[in-house]
Amino acid sequence: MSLKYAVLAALLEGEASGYELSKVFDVSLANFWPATPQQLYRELERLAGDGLIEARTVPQERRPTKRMFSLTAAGREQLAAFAAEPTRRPTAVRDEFLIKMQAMDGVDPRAVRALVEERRAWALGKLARYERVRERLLDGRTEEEYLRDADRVGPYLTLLAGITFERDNARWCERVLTVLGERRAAAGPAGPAALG
Amino acid sequence: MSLKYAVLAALLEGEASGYELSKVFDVSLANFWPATPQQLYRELERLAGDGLIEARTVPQERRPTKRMFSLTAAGREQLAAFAAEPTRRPTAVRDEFLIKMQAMDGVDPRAVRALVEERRAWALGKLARYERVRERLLDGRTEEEYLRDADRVGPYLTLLAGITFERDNARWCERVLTVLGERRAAAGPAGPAALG
DNA sequence: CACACTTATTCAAATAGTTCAGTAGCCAGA
DNA sequence: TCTGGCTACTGAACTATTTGAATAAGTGTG
Repeated sequence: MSLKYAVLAALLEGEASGYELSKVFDVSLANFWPATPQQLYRELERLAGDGLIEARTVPQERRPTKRMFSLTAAGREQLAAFAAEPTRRPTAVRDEFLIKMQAMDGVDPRAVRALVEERRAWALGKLARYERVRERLLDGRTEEEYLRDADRVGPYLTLLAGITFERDNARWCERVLTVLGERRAAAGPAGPAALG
Repeated sequence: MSLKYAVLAALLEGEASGYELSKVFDVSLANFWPATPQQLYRELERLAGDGLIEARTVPQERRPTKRMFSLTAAGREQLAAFAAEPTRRPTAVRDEFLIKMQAMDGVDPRAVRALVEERRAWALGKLARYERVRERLLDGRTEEEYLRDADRVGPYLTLLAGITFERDNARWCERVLTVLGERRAAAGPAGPAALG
């Protein structure tokens, strides 16, 4: 149900095609509402049918024809109404990696280290992408200036949430690597006894 | 697919009934893999059918009969194998509230404040619950002692991730309230002009 | 010029997750 | 005694999400 509003919110940034939206949902919006291209195309169809967005066919040279979608007045209204309502569903995090971490005791510590290092690298990569988006939004201004003067602060604030999230992910990984190292040291140079 | 392993990981803590698991998935495990009671009962049935867990019927006085589930050797093995494999799916966060925040500009600031305050209270409540679980796990030891000496550190480390997450949520809310306050002040005592 | 990759979208099928309701006995408060 | 809530579970229907593939043209690399 919320994908609908996620799409409308994404279109606040301006007209976009399904393909462009799928890119947006892969970077910034993926932070709090991931969606595959298939989901987006279906949702765009539905929203257009309900008159919340309107489609414009744009033939291109050397590229397939695309359809650009933009918010209608009705779409803006429904989005604003949704955004003012109390939140129904609490945050849901689904993280396969943390299931593995929950079960880490009983797994070869080298395998665990590898997983944690991979996760750390991934978090740092995502953080770097977020930081680039941030620089683009700030466009030379300081954060303070931006938050005081900008027309829209929503996208910047949600981006900050994503930045904090990934930074913490990376830090958590570093903490785990330290803990694993200390436990190995404590267990003696022969390594831990328990692997089953 | 991962619900399977989340249930197996939850059973590492020892035998539990479907009902008890549904409580666990509502507090600590909800941190990274939420599941409704219905999902759990279905999954437990499947896992028992596959021989990864075994069921024991426990008749009770004054209470309905319950079925207690525990890991089999096969279940432990499959879980350990899963936990050693590279992570397939990145973290997926689904947060209706952040969609509302993305669209906050164009909504009555008083409504936004209310949402943010509600969210903050919710995060602090969850944080308090996590902290109680933490105290129980530590059982008088310091974190350093625990992480060095305990048999299993996985559940504690995932709990730490949850604590950081909720703490940051609360802090983010406070930041947003400050920003909103300063923007209102900057817009003048009459309040912001743009509401549509 | 073959190969892989990107833009741009659609279809079909499978899997996962949510919602609503129902059964059934017990306990506590008004 | 009625109401609501807790323990404990089950069933059916629904909605949402994921996966794989197909179409179709263009672009860059060796």
